[in-house]
Amino acid sequence: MPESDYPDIRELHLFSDMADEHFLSLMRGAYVQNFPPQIELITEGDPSDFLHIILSGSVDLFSTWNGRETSMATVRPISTFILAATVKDAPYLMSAQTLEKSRIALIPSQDVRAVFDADGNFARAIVTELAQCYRSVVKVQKDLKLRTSLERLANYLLRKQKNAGGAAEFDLDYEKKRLASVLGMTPENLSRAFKGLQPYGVSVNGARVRIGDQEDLERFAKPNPLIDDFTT
Amino acid sequence: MPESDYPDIRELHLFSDMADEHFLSLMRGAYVQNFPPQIELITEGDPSDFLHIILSGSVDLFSTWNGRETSMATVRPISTFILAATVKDAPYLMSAQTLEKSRIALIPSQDVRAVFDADGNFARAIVTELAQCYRSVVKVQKDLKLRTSLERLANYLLRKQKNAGGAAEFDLDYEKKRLASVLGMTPENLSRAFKGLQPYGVSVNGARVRIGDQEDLERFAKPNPLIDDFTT
DNA sequence: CGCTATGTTGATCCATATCAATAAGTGTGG
DNA sequence: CCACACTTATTGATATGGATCAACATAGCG
Repeated sequence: MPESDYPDIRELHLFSDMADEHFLSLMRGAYVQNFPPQIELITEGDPSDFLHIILSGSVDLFSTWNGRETSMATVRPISTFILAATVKDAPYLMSAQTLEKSRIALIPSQDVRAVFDADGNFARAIVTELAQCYRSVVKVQKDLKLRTSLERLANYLLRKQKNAGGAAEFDLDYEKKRLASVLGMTPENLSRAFKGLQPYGVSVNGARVRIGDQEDLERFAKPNPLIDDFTT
Repeated sequence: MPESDYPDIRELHLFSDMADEHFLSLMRGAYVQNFPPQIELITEGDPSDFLHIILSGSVDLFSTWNGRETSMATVRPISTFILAATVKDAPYLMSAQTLEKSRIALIPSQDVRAVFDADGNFARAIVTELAQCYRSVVKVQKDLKLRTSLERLANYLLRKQKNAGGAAEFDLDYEKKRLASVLGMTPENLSRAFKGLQPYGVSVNGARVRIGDQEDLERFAKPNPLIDDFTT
C-alpha cells in the first residue's frame, strides 16, 4: 500500500489510538486496489480473509436468498466493513459490490486478529466500532418492524436533511432503486411513497428532494433518537 | 451477590478467560435480584447503568414507537444482554421485561468498562460477543427483508426442531402472541400461517408442534446457514 | 368456578407487491 | 454530437400478503 494512504486510514477511530508499530505492521501487510463500478468484492458465505476499508467511491452491502435480493447498507469513505466476520473468523453474511469507481484497502484478517491481541487500544477501538455497528442494525430492525414504508421514507428524508446541514433541498445520494431496497420496498412503491409525502410538503425532482415544511413532515414522521440518530 | 452464583457466570464465554482478580472485582460490585414476571427491567432510552446477566427465567427485549410495540429477541439463561449499550455508555435501544420469575445479575457498567481496560482476555471476549450479537441481528434483518411471514415461520420451526435435537415433536418456548411479534406479524396472521404450513406436514396443538415431514418443510422453507444458523 | 388473557376463525380493508406500459435518463459507439 | 440501446423511474391496473375488526373458543389462573 502506498504510504500516502496511511494518514487517511490512521484517522479512523479504529486505528487512531493504536501504537505506531502495530499500525505500520498492519499497513505493511495490506494492499490497495482500484475497482471499477459494479464489481462484486465479496460474496456472502465466503471466508472473511480481509478487513476492507473504503478510501473513495462507495460500496453496497447486500444479501440474497431464494432469488430475492436486498440492500442492507451502503458504505462510504472513510470506513471499514465486515469487521465482525473478520474478528470472528466466520463467513461473510453479506455480499459487497462497488457502486462507482472505488479505492479499497484490504488488510488480511489474521493480521487484524494478531494485532488485536497485541494492542489494547486497538482492541478497545474494535469494541467501540462493533458496538456501533450492532446498534445501527438494531435501529434498522426497529425501523422495519415498527414503521410503514411511508414512515420509513419520511424519517429517512429527515435524517438526510439533517446531515445535509438542515438545508431545505438536497440530493439523494444513490439511485431510487437502491434506496427502495434499503428501505425495504419496491421501486414502484417508493415512487408512490414520494407522492404520499407531498401533503407534508415533500417534492422530488430527479435526485433533488425539497422539504418544504420540516415541522409538518416531522409531525407525520415522528422521528425518534432511538431509531434515527446515528450518533447515539 | 452470593458466591454460589459465581461459577455459573464464570462459565460464560464473556468471563471464562479473564483473570481471577478482575472477575472477582466485577462480582464484588455486582448484585443479584429475583424479579416476578412482567416486570420492566429497563426502558429504552434510559442510560445503561448495568450490564445484565440472566441466571434463570426469561426476558423479552422489545421496542416501541408511536404506540406500536415489537419483540426484538428473547434472552434465556445463562447470557448477558445490553452489552453494546454498556460498552458505548449509550442509552438502551430496547426495553426489557421478565416473562417469568427471573433471577438477574447486575454489574455496574462502569466496572465493566474499567475491567475491560485492564484485562486483555476480557476485552477479546467482549469483541467476540459483540460480533456474535451483530451477526445475529444482521441475520434477523435478512430474514425480515427477504422472506414472507410464512417462510419466516417455516424456518423458525426448523431452527427450533434442530435445537430440540431433531425431534419430530417439540414445544414452542413462548406464547404465540410473542412469537408472532418476534417474527414480525400479528397473532391472527401467525394462526393462519400455521394452517398454511399444514400442506407441508406441520401440525400444532397448543404449544406442541409436530413436523411430519422435515424434508418437505425444508423444500418449502429453504433454510440457509447465512440466515438460520446461530453458530456461524 | 368464573374471570381474564390468549388463541382461533371469519369478514373486510389496506398496504405493498406484481405485472405491464410508457417515459425519462444515461452511456456508448458511430 | 447525435442516435441507439439499455437501464431506471414513473404510472396504472390488479393481485395478494398481511392487518384490522369482531366474534367466539379456550386455557390459565386466582
